[in-house]
Amino acid sequence: MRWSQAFIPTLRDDPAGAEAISHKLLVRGGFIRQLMSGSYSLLPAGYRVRSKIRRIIEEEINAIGGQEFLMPVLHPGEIWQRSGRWEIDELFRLQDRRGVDHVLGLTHEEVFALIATELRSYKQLPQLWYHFQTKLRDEARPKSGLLRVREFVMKDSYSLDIDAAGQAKQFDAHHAAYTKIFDRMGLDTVAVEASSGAMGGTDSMEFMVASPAGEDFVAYSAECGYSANVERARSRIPDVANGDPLDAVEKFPTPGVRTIEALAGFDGGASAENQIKTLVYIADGEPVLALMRGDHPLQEQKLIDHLLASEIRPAHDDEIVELLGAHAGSLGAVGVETVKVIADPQLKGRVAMTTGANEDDFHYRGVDIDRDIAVSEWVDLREVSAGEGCPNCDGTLDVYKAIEVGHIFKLGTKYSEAFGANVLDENGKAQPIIMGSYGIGLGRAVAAVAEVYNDDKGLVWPVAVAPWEVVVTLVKTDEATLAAGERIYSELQAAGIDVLLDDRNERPGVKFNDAELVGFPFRVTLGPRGLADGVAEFVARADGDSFEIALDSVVGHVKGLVEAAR
RNA sequence: CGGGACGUGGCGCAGCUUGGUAGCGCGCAUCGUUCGGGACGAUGAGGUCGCCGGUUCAAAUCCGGCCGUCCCGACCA
Repeated sequence: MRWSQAFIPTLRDDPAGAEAISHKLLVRGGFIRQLMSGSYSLLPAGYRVRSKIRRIIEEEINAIGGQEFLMPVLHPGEIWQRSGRWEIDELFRLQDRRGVDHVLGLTHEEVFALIATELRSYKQLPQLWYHFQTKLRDEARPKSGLLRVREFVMKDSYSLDIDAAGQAKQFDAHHAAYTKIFDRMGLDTVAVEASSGAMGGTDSMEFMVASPAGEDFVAYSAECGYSANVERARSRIPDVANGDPLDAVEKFPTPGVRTIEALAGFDGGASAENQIKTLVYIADGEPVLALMRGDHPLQEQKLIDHLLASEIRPAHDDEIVELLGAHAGSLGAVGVETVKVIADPQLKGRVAMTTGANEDDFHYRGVDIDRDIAVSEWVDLREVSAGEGCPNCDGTLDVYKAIEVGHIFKLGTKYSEAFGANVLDENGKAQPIIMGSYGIGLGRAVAAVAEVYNDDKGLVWPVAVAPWEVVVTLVKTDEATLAAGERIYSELQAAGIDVLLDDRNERPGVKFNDAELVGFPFRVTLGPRGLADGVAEFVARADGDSFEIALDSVVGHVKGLVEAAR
C-alpha cells in the first residue's frame, strides 16, 4: 500500500472528552471512529490490527482442536426465555413485524447448546466448537473507546464433554491456549479467580492485563502468586479481641446516630470493629440481611454469587422500614427470624458487639452473635484491601487495576439441561453434556495492546499485531528517491513483509510524526543524502535507535527482525 | 440508574455573563517560495451555532422541553 492513496486519517488533537490512552491514540492514529456511544467503526489500519489478533486466536484454538462455526446474531426470544436469561438488563430485545420476540445475542451459549442436541453418543465427545461473531449488549455505560462497547466481535468457544474430567481437560487446554494467545499479542496476562456472575457455572478465570485504564481490581501476592479478582479475593486479617460480655443485650438510646462513624464517636457507643453492620438487600425480589463487621466493606458480587441471584440491589428505605420497623442507621438482626441472615465469618464468635435495635435512635450493646442472632449462613462477603495478608502465604496482598481480556468458564449442565442436550453414556443412559465457554473480545484486545504499547509520540505496536510491519519513508519524492523507494517496497513485499510506502508529498517532519503516531514497529528512511552513499536509515519504533544500513541489506535485515518477532 | 459537564465548518476551541456583523488554530483547494523532525506567503472553499418551542423589532447568546456525547459513581456473562 502507498500512503498517498491509503485512508489513514491522522489527527493532531486528542478527541474531545477522551481519557483512556488507547482511545485517544486509536482515534488520532486513524484506526477507529465513533459512530455513537459504545459503537466504533474500524478503519483500515484498525481492521488490520484486529485481523492479526483474530488470526492468532484462530491458530491457537485450532491447535487445541477447535472447529470453527458461524452462528447468527439474531435469535428467537424463546431460547433466551428457556435458558432463563431473557431478563438480563444488557439484552437487546426486539420484535419482528408479527410481534414475535427476538434478541440480539450477547453471547452464544443458547445457540451452541441447541446445536449440541444433535449429538447422540458419548463417543462423539469431546467436542470443541467456536466462532467469531458480533455480540450486542445494552451496556449501562460504554466507556474508554474500544474498552467497553455495545457492539463487538468476540471469539467464543464452547467445550462439550461427557464428564467433569473431560471438561477440566478442555478448560486447562483453553487456559494454556489463552496464555499463548495473549503472549503472542504482547500482553502480559495473569489468570485470576473470578466470579462467574449470571453466566452460571462453578469455576471461572479471567485473564487480566494490568492497566490504569482497567475496570477490574485484582488482588495478588508477589510472594506466592495468589491472584484473584476482588469480587472473589480472600485475605488474612488479624483477629479482634472481644470486649467484656454481657448476660443479655442492653438497649440504649442513640439519638441522631445513623452511621458507623457516628456510633464510634458516640458516648457509650463502640469502635467500628465492635459493631455489626446490617445491610438489607433485595435478591431476585426476596429480602436478605448481610451482616458485616462495622469497619468492613461488603463485596456485592460475593453476595450475588452465594445467592445465585440474577439481580440484587440495596433495599429502598420504605422496604427497610416495612421489614424491620426502623430506618437505615438503626438496623440490626437481633431477634430477626423471618428474614434470611447471612453473616461474614469475621463476626464468628464475637461477643459484646453493638448494633441497631430496629427502632429509630436505639442500639443494642452486649450482642453475642451466637446467642442473639439467628445466622442462617456464614459466607465470606468482605472486600479485601491492599496491605492485608495473603490467604495462601505469609505475604501481603497488593491490589491493582486491570483490563479483563479473556474469561473462561466451567458452565456445567445449565444450558444442556435447558435445551435437552444429552448423549447416551456407555450404559445407554442419557447424560446432559457438560459445557464450558471461553471468550476473548477482539476490540478490547486491540485497545489493551494500545494501552500497554505507547509513548508520548504515539502507538508502538508489537510486530505480531502491527497494522503494517514496516513503513518506508521517503524524505523527498524526487524521481531518484521515489525509484529507490519503489524498489525496496516491492522487494519487501516479495519477502512477505507487510509494508507501507510513504510516498506522500509532505515535509519529512510530518511523515516522521505520522509514522510514530501510527506506530509502525520499523521504519526505513530513504533520502537523497543517504542514497548518494548507497545507504538507508533504519529505526525501530520501540527503542528509537537509528543507524545507517546498506541498501542491499535492508530487506534481509527487516525480514530477519520481522520473522523473529511474529 | 444517581451526580457533573458539554453540543458553534472535517478536528480542537473562543464567542453566550451584558441579545444586533459567526470568529480563531489545525486541516482542505489553487499558486509561489521552501522541504532530513508537524514550513511561509497569497487567494479560496466550507457553518440549519444539536432539535423543537417560547420571549423579543431582533436569539449562537435569554427561558422551557427534548435529543445526543463525555466524565465520576452504581452496574457489567
